[in-house]
Amino acid sequence: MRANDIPRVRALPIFANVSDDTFKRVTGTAYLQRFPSNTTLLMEGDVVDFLYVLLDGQVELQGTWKDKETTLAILRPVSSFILAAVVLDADALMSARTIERCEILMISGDAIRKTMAEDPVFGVAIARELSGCYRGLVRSIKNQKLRGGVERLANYLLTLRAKTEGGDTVRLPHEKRVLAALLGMTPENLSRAFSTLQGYGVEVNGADVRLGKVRDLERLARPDPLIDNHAPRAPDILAEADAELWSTERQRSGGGN
Amino acid sequence: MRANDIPRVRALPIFANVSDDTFKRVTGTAYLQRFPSNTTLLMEGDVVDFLYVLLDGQVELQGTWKDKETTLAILRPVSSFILAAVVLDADALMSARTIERCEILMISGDAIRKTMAEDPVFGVAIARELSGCYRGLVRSIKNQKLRGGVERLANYLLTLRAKTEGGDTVRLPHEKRVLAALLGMTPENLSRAFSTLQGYGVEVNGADVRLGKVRDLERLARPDPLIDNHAPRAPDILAEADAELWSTERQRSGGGN
DNA sequence: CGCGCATTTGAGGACTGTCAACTTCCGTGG
DNA sequence: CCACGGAAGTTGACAGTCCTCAAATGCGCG
Repeated sequence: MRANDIPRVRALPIFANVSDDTFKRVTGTAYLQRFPSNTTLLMEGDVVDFLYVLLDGQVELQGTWKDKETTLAILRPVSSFILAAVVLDADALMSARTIERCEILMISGDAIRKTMAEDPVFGVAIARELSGCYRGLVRSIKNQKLRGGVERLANYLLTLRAKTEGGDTVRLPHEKRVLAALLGMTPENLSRAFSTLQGYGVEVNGADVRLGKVRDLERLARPDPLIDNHAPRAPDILAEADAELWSTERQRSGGGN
Repeated sequence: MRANDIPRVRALPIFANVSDDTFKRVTGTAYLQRFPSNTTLLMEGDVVDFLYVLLDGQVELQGTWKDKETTLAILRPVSSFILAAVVLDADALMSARTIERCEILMISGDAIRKTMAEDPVFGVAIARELSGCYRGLVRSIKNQKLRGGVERLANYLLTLRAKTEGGDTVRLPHEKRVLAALLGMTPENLSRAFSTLQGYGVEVNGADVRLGKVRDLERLARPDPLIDNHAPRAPDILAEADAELWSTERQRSGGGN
């Protein structure tokens, strides 16, 4: 591992509070590897020997069944992945593939399992990381099962806005077809969903999206701290004033203003 | 906790390999509580003070958003739930409600967090349990996003058959409307899905379901060890027809660039 | 016996996926 | 600098799936 990557890796949640000694023991045999775009790092069902830590680039986690394919997550630096399989020394449930040139640190699974059993601080850090991942998936399932396509897109845009802290303009971090897969729809439907959101002040220009009328967008999207991970704990003012506003809006379905 | 419940709790994965001392320390302040049917144990967003261990009855975990509701899991004895929230000392992302009379052991969250930090064996057990839960959710998302309603039902029936090891007849462990929610559809559609499966040898009599023609059902359902948790590692004979379909699929992912 | 609840069935509508054609964007090579 | 080819994105027509509403049927318990 390169010297100037160490601080970034050290700052990962899985190393929170751990001693330098433990950190060295775990990462001692790790090595950094570069991958070109569109490379499969790991196939569903493969045995997992390493914990992967994405230092640069983007990685897509996907699952397949019977010639269908779905994206479970898209990772950006710095994050680790397939921790659960490493902890259980089990095979991977999802494939991982690069969607950009990537720099990835590969940490021995054995080292992780061994060290967990010896250093409780590290064990706790792992457990906390796994808990966070678990809760991320719970949010993801709720998002998928409870919201429609347009609502998922609207919330995605609002989440993006919250994360980038830029004014009312966001830049999509992925190709639209990748974004569509992430949101659980086809590229065609993503396109139509963007059209629908025009009525809520959303203007698309390539990868740049301007959110005029954030207020209207929020009324449609209804971000929820128990799904979206940003957003106010108090449901805002817009909670009940518009139970009926909603129904009228829906009926006009295009005209809105 | 009653004396004759101890072995069952002791056998939980979260206590695998832990010393008697640690076990007593964690469960020392726990207490057993009985709940009537249809009782909300925990509401989305609530602070979580206890790890719950279901000893008898059934509990449904559900998420809500904007007057919609979805079932994430249905638990049967013996299993623990909301471990992730306990580990992070965070609020619950899903509600928990009894759908039968239940006996539940409530274990102090503080005791768990504290003991994890002191006994690495316990920490590892917790991490392994969390990993298992995480992977269960991954399977669940894949099941939800990749399969249609009829396919989900077919696989559910086959999984049930594998678990109960009874001949070709299974008994549904829940009301049909609960089952529908679990499978991510409306009761009406579950009913129709059962009708569709008549063509695959499925006969329904109240809660009893006979699976004639398991073979046909499997060809429709295509159970997959990376989703369904039972099922052969070798894709069986019925994959034979499309062995090449598989390989071409694989190549497409890996072969790009 | 009758009520209440779960389940089933039917009709209609909303949403999403598929297929095909078209436009736009961008990197390559002349 | 421009022309070209390919990929990404968009649009329209159409079909399939799923949901909603409404009504009918079946079942258990008072």
